[in-house]
Amino acid sequence: MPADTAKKPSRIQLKNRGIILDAALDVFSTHGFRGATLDQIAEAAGLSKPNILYYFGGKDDIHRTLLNALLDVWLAPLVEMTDTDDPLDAIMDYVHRKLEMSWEMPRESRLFAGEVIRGAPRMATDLETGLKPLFDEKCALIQRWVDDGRIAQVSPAHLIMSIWAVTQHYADFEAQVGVLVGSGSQDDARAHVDAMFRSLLTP
Amino acid sequence: MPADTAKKPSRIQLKNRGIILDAALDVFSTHGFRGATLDQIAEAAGLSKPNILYYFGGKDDIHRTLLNALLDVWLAPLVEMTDTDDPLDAIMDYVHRKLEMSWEMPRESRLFAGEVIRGAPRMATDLETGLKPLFDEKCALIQRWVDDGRIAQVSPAHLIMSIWAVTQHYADFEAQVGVLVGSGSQDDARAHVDAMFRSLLTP
DNA sequence: ATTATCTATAGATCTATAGATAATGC
DNA sequence: ATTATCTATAGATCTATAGATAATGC
Repeated sequence: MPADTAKKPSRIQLKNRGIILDAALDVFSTHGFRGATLDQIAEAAGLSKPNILYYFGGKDDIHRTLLNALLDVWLAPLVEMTDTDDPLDAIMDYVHRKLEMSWEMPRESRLFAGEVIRGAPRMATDLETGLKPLFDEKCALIQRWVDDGRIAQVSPAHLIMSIWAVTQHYADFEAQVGVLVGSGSQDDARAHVDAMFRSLLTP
Repeated sequence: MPADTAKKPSRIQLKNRGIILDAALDVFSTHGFRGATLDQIAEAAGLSKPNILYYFGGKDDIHRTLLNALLDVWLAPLVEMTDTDDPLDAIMDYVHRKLEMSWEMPRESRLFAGEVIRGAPRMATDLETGLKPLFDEKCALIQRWVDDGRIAQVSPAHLIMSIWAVTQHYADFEAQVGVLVGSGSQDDARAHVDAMFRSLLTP
């Protein structure tokens, strides 16, 4: 047998896996794992159902692959919030980035939101090993800023919670925001969110 | 035929319908409409599956009944936020009530959250006819407080959005909050949320 | 008599596989 | 030769109903 059994994926392999994952993001983010069907994913991808299963091991495999691939993207802005001369600016940058992500990547936001609402049954490990260390590190960073008197007294953990809550709300609850506030008010939303965290954090 | 065909429901009718609705709240709030099965509801209610369908017209009927019955309860705190001598207090009261509801009624919160994330397919009418008028009325009330200079300049609509976002986050994303912050920090959460909206609204 | 409950099962929907055929790459 | 795709269908899961039986209320 040959030394390396791993084969390089063909161009079509890479392309179709990407098409399927994008279709799956559509379907899983609006219907959740159990509510989604392979038929819907196949339809959205423009491929036959058995062909979907040629590229992935099954419904579960598609979902798992999707979550893993997106988690890094999703957490990138938090990773990039590092120590700086101007902590308030660093946090406000993070807030604005998260807000933009809600408008640019609402499907990703809803995919994770749906999972967590259901109790995160297939993300428990990722939360513990991936998110928790990052979260604790950033909490410690914010705590140092507080201790140095460079931002107002806040609970770092709850601050991050409320940044997530407020910014992701515009993606996750878009159907409600659209009906109540109208979807054309992104500038108002930006101004409001900015004022809220700025007033909280200014010493 | 008799004048009134309507029959008064028996004691068992009322009781079992209540048991089924409570079981359905458990199941629908954690799995969503499509993810939930009659088997799970029957199991949770301690009744046989056909017996569930003796009391309700079907899965859809149970879900619809549940949403209708809970919407009033869910919106009660907002209804009770009325004009007063101390607008800041009125809003902060509302904030605290919503926060308590997240800990007292997390299932209800997740039920609605799941629906809205999915695009509110079976709540579109309720949003337009039930929630929208109430929301607009309260926005107008808050706007008057702003115009009179009794609270700081804020966008009423986005203020309400962020109150919902922050308070309901503790119920909807409990799985994540539990892992990252720990579930025993209700006092910290209360203090944080209070500080956030108080600093935003104080003129 | 009416209300409440059960067993058995029909019919629909879904995931996944079997097996054949077409397209592509050395 | 290997990769990619399809039709057909097996097997599991789900909603809902049929039809029989037990419990309750005049």
